[in-house]
Amino acid sequence: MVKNNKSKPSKELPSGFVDRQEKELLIRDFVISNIKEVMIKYGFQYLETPSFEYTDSIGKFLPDKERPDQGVFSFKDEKNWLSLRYDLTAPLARYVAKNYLELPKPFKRYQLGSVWRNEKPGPGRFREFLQFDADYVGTRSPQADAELCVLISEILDKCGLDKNDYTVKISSRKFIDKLFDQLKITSKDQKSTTLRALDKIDRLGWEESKKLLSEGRKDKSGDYTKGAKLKKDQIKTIENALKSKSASSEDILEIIKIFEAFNFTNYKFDPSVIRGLEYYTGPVFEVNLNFEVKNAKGQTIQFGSIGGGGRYDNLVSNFGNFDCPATGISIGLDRLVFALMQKKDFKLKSTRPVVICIFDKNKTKEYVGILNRLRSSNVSSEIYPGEGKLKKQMEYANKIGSPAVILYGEDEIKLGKVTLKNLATGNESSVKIEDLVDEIKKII
RNA sequence: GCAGCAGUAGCUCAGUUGGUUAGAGCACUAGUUUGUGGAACUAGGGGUCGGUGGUUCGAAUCCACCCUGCUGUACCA
Repeated sequence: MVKNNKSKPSKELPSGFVDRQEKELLIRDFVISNIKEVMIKYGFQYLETPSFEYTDSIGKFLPDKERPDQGVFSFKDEKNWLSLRYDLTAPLARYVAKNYLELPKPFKRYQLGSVWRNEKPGPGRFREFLQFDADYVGTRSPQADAELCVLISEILDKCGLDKNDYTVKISSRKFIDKLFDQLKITSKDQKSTTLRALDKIDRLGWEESKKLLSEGRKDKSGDYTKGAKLKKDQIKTIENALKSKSASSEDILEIIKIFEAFNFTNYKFDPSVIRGLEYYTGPVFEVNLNFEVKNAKGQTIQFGSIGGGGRYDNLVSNFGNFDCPATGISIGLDRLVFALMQKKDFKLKSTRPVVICIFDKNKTKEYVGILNRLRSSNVSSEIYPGEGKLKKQMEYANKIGSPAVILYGEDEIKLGKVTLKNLATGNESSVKIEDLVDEIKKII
């Protein structure tokens, strides 16, 4: 609801952007700490690149010359078009190209950062979101591809998911290419339409996807999507190849061998995993959750994957004459957190301060004395930061979830004691100032 | 982009054969308690009923267009 109020600015957010509150942020921090732990263990370097890049550095496909804002957020400074990054892979390729000679080969780095997409927001999908990327640059070894899947799995386990909650699906562009050769499908258009149709099998099922492989499909909203116009026997061959689930592609077989060495079993070969059409060149991965995710209204939503990636051997070479294979994986952290919040009841400590109530404005010295005593013992604490009666101060403490309040008024000052009130139980006790920290630590 | 549904108080929502000053719960403010929160009671504040135009004696309600949100679908580096 955007109210057109000329005198005041809108309090609404731009479409696709959200405020995130502490509960969500604490879970996010928890996820991030797990990620860092795993990344260090696996030997990755930490990298940060800027939010903005030159537009033509972060994607040869974008922006559309006539519509520089399509898909990405862009603006022109005095000379050049700049864009907010839409993923972390393109900046990585740029970084590697820029520092090619100095970097170790292979180069393993991980990165956490927001990315922005100027497109319609969907369920759990926003125009600004936090991404995690781990990439191996400069190696063709299937060990790299395999380890990415293993590491993602380890992160999810640490976050509290168990093996039934998610599956790492793998496939390979080579498997599909082989199929295209076999079927003598050469038209680029037909290939990409076919890939898109296969990508939808998970969501629509075989019958509906088949319509997209042949003439086309009308969805329940009445919208019609043109199909790939394949012949019946071609579709049959594809169906058989996909349903057989035998990984008849060299790269996949090697990866699976390495999975076995790692004792990693929570994967599935699934040729319907397609991912981005343009830049993947070999194995592709996708991490899917196996439980239902609901939105704020309690409706079950099409959640899709929480992450994925694959091998992109040509991306770095876009920037120069490098032969630089690479493979990577990413997780959409906000989406993962959104799902985790529903799956698990996190008891993450959100430490709220002990509140020291104010009785007399002229006793600041006494209050600060108590405050310092608490803070120097690392007890989260504050002097009531407002103005008002004790009742108001109590209401405040209650509302912020404070564990206790300290009453230090005329009576207490005379006695050299403070009154400590446990807000959970309502108990009050009179304690000596020297014992205050110990007593509070019993409560929090 | 296309389609379905929705938009009434800060939040969740009720309110159609069109009819006085538009309601509830929660939240908020004040009080019952001038040194005590979470419960209760009392009182109070808060709305151009998403916007604009139209039909009508009269519109939250009917019509048209627009905006925003949700869901699906398309596209997606």
